[in-house]
Amino acid sequence: MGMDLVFKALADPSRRKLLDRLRARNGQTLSELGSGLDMTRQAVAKHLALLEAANLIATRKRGREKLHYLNPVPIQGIYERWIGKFERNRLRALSDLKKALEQGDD
Amino acid sequence: MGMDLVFKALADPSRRKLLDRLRARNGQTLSELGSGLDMTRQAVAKHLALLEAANLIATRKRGREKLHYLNPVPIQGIYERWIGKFERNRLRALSDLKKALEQGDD
DNA sequence: TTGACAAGCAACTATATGGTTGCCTATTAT
DNA sequence: ATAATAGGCAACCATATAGTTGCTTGTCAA
Repeated sequence: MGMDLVFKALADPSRRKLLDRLRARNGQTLSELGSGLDMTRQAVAKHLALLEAANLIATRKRGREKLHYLNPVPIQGIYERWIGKFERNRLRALSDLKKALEQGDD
Repeated sequence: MGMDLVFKALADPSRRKLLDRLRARNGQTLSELGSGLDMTRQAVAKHLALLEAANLIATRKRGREKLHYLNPVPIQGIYERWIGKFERNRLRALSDLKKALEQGDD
């Protein structure tokens, strides 16, 4: 049930982009996160609310600003759900190789 | 773009359950996967089609049956996107601890 | 060879979801 | 004080999506 919120939250590309931005720089405000994103501030606020409900981000108020922080724990949960302890080394090796060859897609 | 399909596919609880079933026993047919799932066979077929499009499962035809196999590679991709190399040990330790204390939810 | 079983295809419906506009509240700075 | 800035709330719209029913195709066994 908590996990359902996590997956729903990750299903949207705009929300994933917001997470990426937070990963690049933690503790940004709503306006900062939304700047340049071809979407109204209200839309961004909704996305951040979902991410917060899913526990993928934590927030803290500072004056009139609201700061947002990435929480990686739920992602870890996804990983462990379908990837067995003994597959992990093999998959990591594969992934490292792929990254070395290509050079980042998505 | 390929990753978008993966996240969309994982967003639905029925599809996650199908993945869980495949993780429990690999190589099941459509009917086997759907049995007991309070949903028509056609609905299951649609879900499996999405999972296959997302490359989360691979399929093989055997006579009139279609066998389904779990592919964990895209899950690995999610993990590595938001969890830095140096956070991994810490998060795994946390997760192991949590599992030891609680005993599996969701 | 004909019936039963496994799966595929297509149209339709209801609801969930992403995004918008418009307005209100709270904090900071002049 | 008051204007500007940062954010919150609510109603509304369009589309995406999960699920259904109904029918067709392909394969196996008696």
